[in-house]
Amino acid sequence: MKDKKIHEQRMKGYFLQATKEILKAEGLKSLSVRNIAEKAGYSYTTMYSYFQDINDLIFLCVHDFYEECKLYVKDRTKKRGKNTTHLKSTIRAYADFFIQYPGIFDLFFIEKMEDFGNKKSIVDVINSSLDQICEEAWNDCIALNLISADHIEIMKSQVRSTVFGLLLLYLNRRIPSSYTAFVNQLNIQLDRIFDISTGTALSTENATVNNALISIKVGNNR
Amino acid sequence: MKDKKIHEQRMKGYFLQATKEILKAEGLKSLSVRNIAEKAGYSYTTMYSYFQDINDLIFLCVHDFYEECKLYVKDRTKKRGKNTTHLKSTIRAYADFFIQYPGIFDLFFIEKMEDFGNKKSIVDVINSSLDQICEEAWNDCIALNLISADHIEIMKSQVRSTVFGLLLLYLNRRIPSSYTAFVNQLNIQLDRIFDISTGTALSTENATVNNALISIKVGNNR
DNA sequence: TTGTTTATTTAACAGTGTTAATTAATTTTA
DNA sequence: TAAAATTAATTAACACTGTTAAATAAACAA
Repeated sequence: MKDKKIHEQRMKGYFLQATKEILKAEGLKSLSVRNIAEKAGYSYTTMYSYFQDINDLIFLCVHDFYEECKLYVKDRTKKRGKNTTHLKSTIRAYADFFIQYPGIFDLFFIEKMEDFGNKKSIVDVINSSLDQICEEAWNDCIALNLISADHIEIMKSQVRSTVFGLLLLYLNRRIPSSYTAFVNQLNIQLDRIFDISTGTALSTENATVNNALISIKVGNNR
Repeated sequence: MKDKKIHEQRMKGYFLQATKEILKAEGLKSLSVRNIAEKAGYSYTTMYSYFQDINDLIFLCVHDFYEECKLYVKDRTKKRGKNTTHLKSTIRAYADFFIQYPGIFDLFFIEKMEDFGNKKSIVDVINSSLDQICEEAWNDCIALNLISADHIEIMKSQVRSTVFGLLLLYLNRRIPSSYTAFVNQLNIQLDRIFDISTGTALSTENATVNNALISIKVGNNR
């Protein structure tokens, strides 16, 4: 009687694992029921015995990917201090995760999520993922008065649109054309967001580098 | 001999018009060859006599949409002065166009464009559309020394990621949950971008409104 | 070993884009 | 004008997608 439950979980795991592998390697567009089933070692339609439909399966991946992202960011920002530099590193690590797995960015922010209306909680996880994963770093900066507490929400909103805007353009339109230039733009823009409240001037050095990269971008569209 | 050319152009026009109408009304996901052909008044496969494939057809729409966007922005920013307020209005109008036609935003920035590799020029039109459409407004501000000439490219880059980031979150994830809140966030963030160089402080009023809207956003995800 | 339930697969449907073969319309030629 | 040639448009078909219903295989109970 309990064997059934174990078997069911095991089967679900096979399909989930296969789906996750395809999503990470090739992305949503090359994902199909036949595709998943083949990798899982079963026939298509077997999936329908364990999941309602392919969307059900896909959205079970979201939670795992979220946890993976959280872990990824944690590993990349271990021995840092409690300052805006650490906050910026955390944000950069978050962005890097999606650079590493563009298919997950697609799933999280590109794919229309109208078809699975009742899965609101999962959508909320995605929507607040950046804020959630960076929450500790934000709070550290607030506690130490490193950033103006008045504009926290505005700054968070600014970080959100900056990160997702840059990711969208880089992953979907190859703007800028290189990863180095992408990181540079992200760094500069984060600096400008956080330096408003501290009053620190922008380094001319950074600005120059960025200008050079931007001029490259226009002509060199791979 | 020339009749043939006229006929061909006319036929192309029928299919193009039908495609544009569907894209504007329902978006990419409900676009199909059968769909287009029905609206155009012909059978499917007739399309293949005038276009290489459906992508060929779709990407002919891009140019028209770009011109339409340019016109839209022009109409919405007529009797304004040559200052940052006008530049901000221009940027807002650009964003509004995609709010009006989410299907065009999909086509321009969401849809993967790998399948039609040789259409690089069209992709370039999309990529530079924001800069192109706002070029005059930027130049006016530069000429009148209203914004620091040193950071123009950085500021443009900031505007780009802000606009596309906000549009992505609002159109694809309903963040924030209302159009009013969206415009508010855009306004605040544009203010922060342009007020760095001018040294103008942020209005506390705006900040308060934004905070209120953000707190609404979290709970009210329709 | 039977009978019954459960697990898995095959067959089929409606949809997609696309190509080849067939019919309809038009134009050229005698 | 009538027949022939060319062009335009449609139907039929293929390979793919997600999904459901029916048929088979496996596991378990008596």
